Amino acid sequence: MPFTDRSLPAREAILGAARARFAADGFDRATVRAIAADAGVDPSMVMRYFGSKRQLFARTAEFDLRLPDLTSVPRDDVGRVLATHLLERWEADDGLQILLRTATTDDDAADRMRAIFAGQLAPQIATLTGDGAGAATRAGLVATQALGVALCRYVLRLPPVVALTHEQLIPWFAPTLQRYLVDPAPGEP
Amino acid sequence: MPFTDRSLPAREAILGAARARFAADGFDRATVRAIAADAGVDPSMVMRYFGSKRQLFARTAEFDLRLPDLTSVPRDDVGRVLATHLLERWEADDGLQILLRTATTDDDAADRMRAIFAGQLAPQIATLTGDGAGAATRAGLVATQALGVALCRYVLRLPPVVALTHEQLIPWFAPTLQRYLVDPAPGEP
DNA sequence: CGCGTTTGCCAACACCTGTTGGCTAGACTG
DNA sequence: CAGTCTAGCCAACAGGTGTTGGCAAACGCG
Repeated sequence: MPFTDRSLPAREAILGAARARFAADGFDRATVRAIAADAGVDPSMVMRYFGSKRQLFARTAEFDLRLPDLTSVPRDDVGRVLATHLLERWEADDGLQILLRTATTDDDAADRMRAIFAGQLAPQIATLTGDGAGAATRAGLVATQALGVALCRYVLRLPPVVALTHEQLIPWFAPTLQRYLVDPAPGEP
Repeated sequence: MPFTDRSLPAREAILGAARARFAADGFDRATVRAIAADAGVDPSMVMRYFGSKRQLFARTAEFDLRLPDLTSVPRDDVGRVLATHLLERWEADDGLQILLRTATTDDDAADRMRAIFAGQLAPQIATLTGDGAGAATRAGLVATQALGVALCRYVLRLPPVVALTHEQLIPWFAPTLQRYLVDPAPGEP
């Protein structure tokens, strides 16, 4: 039952093909047969090594923001640092695209999305602002702008958003995050 | 071939059920059989009246932002006016949700999304700023924030974003749009 | 070497999908 | 009232889906 090293190339080929297919097509349109074909493997191998299509998806849809410690950067720079980090992180890892392409129609994927912002981002903001209650709201606002950029740039591929370089995009992108992260809430001193 | 008034109730029931199903489940998971069942109609009627599932989808996925004339409001208020308008527009019409749920995996739907921002929003911004070249970029930036809010609030349903009332959300949301719409580009006078 | 395990392939299953054609009953037109 | 067209239903098709079991070959351990 526990698999040997001999099948490791096959298992990794499947995982790689699955990541690519899920990122490009989403859960529903990425078929087990297509993934297996890309990996040069029989479809039944996918089931043997990963149990089911859903379990395979769960393995490819693990995404970690790997946030830097925002408390150790100057308070005026947190927006720029976060914006820069997110852009690099998204382009180095398919995970966000996999999740985003599927979360609009699949509740499991949407749950993972919610968990990322509630579990990885909100706590950071809480220690950053010392405001436990407002942290969740600020994390949500950051999500609207951050996911909006990811959606338009990597998924929908809106031409004017794709055309921007990092150097052009960040001066627009960062101040918004800065405001959501640490600016006083509207209507407060 | 041209249908009579007698079948009009059935055709409208199909359209209504299709809108609801496409908005809730996206194109792929909304089946013709489920739509027909919701409409109290045989699946074959869907084909007779709308030709195919894709053509039915095309009919339900027509979305118009119905933008107000931004040139006639004080320049300092365009962000707030647009933010307010978009929230109301999205909640009164399924079209945006239908499109958003499907555009992440379907290129036809993504094309419609691109057309909306390039065709409805960008021209308005061009006349507003007098900057034809930068208008597309500004429209794209507005799209990142606007679609990000729609995605998090209506599709992903991130709890902290859903919890906000219009009165709470707009003071956060509007200044971002304001900046993207009319503020000078970063690095310019 | 010989035996048990693992790998991989093939074929098939059961199900669900969009879509089609033919039939009956009813409504409208002349 | 006779004839024509439309509305609606039923059954079926053809194709694609995830998933399963069995069987031959290759491997590795004793």
